[in-house]
Amino acid sequence: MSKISTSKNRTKRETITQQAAVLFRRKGYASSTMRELAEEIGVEASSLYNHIGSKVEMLKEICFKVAEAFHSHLDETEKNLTSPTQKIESLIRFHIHMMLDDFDAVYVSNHEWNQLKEPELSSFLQLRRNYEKRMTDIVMKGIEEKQFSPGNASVIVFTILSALRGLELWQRHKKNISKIELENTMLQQLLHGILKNR
Amino acid sequence: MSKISTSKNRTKRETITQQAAVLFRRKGYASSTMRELAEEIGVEASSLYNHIGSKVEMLKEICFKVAEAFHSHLDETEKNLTSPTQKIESLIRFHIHMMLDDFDAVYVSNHEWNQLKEPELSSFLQLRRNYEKRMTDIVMKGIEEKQFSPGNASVIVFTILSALRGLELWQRHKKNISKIELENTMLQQLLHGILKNR
DNA sequence: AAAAAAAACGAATAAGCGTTAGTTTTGTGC
DNA sequence: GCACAAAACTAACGCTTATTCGTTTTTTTT
Repeated sequence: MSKISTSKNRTKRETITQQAAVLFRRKGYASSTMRELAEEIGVEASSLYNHIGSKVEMLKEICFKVAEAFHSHLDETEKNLTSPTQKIESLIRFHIHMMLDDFDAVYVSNHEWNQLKEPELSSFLQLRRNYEKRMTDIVMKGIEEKQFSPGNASVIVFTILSALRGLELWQRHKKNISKIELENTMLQQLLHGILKNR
Repeated sequence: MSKISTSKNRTKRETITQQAAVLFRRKGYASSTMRELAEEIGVEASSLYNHIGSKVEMLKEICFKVAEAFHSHLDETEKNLTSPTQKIESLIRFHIHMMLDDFDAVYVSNHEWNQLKEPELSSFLQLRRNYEKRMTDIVMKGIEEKQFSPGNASVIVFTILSALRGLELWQRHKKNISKIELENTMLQQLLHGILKNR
């Protein structure tokens, strides 16, 4: 096998899709062309179709792979932890790590899912609603158990999730601050905003 | 004057641009076509060019109008208020109001600015950096004056700004909660995350 | 080294894009 | 009702797009 380099025992398909994520993040899905993607990989556009199905199929794979990562971590969290505070902290930390380690894919999943076609569009949204619902239930439990300050649980969840998205903006400033400091400052800010006793 | 309805003593150009914001938000700038926009307005695509310069010029107007709104409010805030806590609260409230009252334009400004061409792209980014810098200075002052918990001021600002963006996700749930409750919950969550004494 | 399979290529297709040009319709002021 | 300007239309341009097709090159298997 030649032109398409497959580092880290990835398939060529995976290599291409991951490069697509980089491109989609930088230029947006609709503004990215197959010719651009091909050029970055070092091949002609038509050659890509020996490995991938279509442009939108790559987007689909990116979005669902990310969604499934979050879901399976949530499964683990609910299985292994009991305290709402611990659960929320675990979720926050996972979001931060995903954002730092798999930035392009997470970004694309967050911003370009709406370019999916049906029926993928609907099932993706279903996944999202599910995740938010389960997270909201955790917060509600935390409020009941007096671990969190009272407030509308949905608003709290959205505020947390949105703040975590802020890590997108963060990539620019990478150099000026360490991962550790970032993670701690953010966790402190978010948790101490909802924790009753500090 | 006929087909293009100009409610609220807007010019036709403004009416078109505002409809463009709605479309750009729903489908993304690159995926929105002039023919679609024309159809929503009830006119042929070519007719739009009697009123607007080009597609990207509408995007430019949307983005800069929003940016200038935030900047002039920041000017007012710095002129009229002294306490960092008051200033930050004022900024947060303004963001919430803008997001609720001029949702489409703010959303487009947040998500599609990167589709601008030079030199607008650079000057838009300059505006953004300026705003963030001034806001960061306020937070730093607040930390110095022991009004805020210590922490990296930049991270705090990004966390706040990102959380405020969360109001985008909120539009879906509009019905289930009042503006007031939303604003208060969010402000409490954000402020009490950085305020030292509650 | 021959045969089979995988990968890459160049060229072409059909559809859609923003935008322009020329013309016709509509509205306004005398 | 006539002249002028504003606004809308139809038709087309030139360009870009994702994708397909048939062929050639490269790699793997026998």
